[in-house]
Amino acid sequence: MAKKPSPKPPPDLSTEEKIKEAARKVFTQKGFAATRTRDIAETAGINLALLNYYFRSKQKLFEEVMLEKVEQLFGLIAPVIVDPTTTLESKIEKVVTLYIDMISEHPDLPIFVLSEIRNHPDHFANTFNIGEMLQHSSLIQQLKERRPDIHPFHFLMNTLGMTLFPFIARPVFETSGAANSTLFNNMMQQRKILIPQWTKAILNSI
Amino acid sequence: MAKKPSPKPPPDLSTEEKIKEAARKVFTQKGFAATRTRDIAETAGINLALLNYYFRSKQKLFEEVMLEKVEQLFGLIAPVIVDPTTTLESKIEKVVTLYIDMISEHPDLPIFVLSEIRNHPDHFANTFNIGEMLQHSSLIQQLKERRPDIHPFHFLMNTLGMTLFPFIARPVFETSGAANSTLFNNMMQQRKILIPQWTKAILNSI
DNA sequence: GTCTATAACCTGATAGAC
DNA sequence: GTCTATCAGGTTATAGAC
Repeated sequence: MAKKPSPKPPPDLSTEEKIKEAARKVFTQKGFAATRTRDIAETAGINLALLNYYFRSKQKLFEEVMLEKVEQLFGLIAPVIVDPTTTLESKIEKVVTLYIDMISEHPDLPIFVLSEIRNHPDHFANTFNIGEMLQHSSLIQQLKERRPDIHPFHFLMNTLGMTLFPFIARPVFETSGAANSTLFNNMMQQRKILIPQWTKAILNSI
Repeated sequence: MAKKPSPKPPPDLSTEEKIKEAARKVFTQKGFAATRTRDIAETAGINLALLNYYFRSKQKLFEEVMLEKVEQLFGLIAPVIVDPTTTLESKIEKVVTLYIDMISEHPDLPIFVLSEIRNHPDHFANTFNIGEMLQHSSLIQQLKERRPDIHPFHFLMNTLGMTLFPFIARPVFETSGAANSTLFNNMMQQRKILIPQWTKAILNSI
């Protein structure tokens, strides 16, 4: 009963952090173009002018959030795939579990990041270099050694596709009533065990 | 030299069709929110007012295009998965080949449709019912018979994820210089053969 | 049917009081 | 630092001439 009637009761944070937290939520939910700075201000429980006081512009606020989100999505698995002391199987297990756990908490993250990169490819060309990091990673080396006959791209797409695609397609299921939220989460928990098993079957196939 | 200096030389179509074709292109490339009706008019090589003459509004034009694109994405494989006269293996081969061939021609289609459904889930709730169609399909029945111990959701996500995810993640590779367009297309051609093989390995695993 | 000109509205950003 | 009020620019949509 002591709660304020504001639409999204903001916790006890600094104003700057309240704005950024609101921006994280609204941007990832609706994307850059569909987001209005007024939405962010309202969600943060502050005034529109304050947004421009703390951050210079919508664009600049977006770039800060976007950088965080890219780091959140790619940085999560980077330490795992470059580690030369772990086996291929161990890497796959860790990547699948890390992604399913993290994205279950942030379901909008993959489609947000992938959409925005597609919409502004030139802007992100210099920002990060996931390709460079991958190219010389231990994971790619181990894949080449295990299956020299098949390009490592394929195994990367298999594991990431099996892991991430359900989250990207999730709105379709829920819109069409094919799966509710509880069922979906159960399935994804099962997949933490199943995807590594299937990946092994794929690596040994033919 | 006889060509008009318009930015996108429109072929000899009716004005209405020129507008719709331009709308298909711009909407799928940039999404609803980032698209300006001026972009569409310019791409079509016509005046802005004509867009509102033929279609009532940006929203209405978008809905026509969106309906087409949803039909293009889901309708493509619907006949295959409901057909009770084909084997499970045959269905998988056909779905993978149909998708890779079609989306290679329309690379923006999956991320466009999935993004817009996420942004307006309530609007599309009644528009189509992919869930209903799937639920009683021959494909689901065959998956249940083959592996009664595993929910068919999993196999659906595996095949669709392996097939569609590379297209969705494509901008990341090309932005980061990890893969050029030719290499990507070669990989996807290989996957038309490989994914059905891997799917079999998965179905027989454990 | 097609155009130019403009209305009506919305959005990002700022001025200025407190 | 925070607010209200407002500007400046851009966008959708329409009016009206041809």
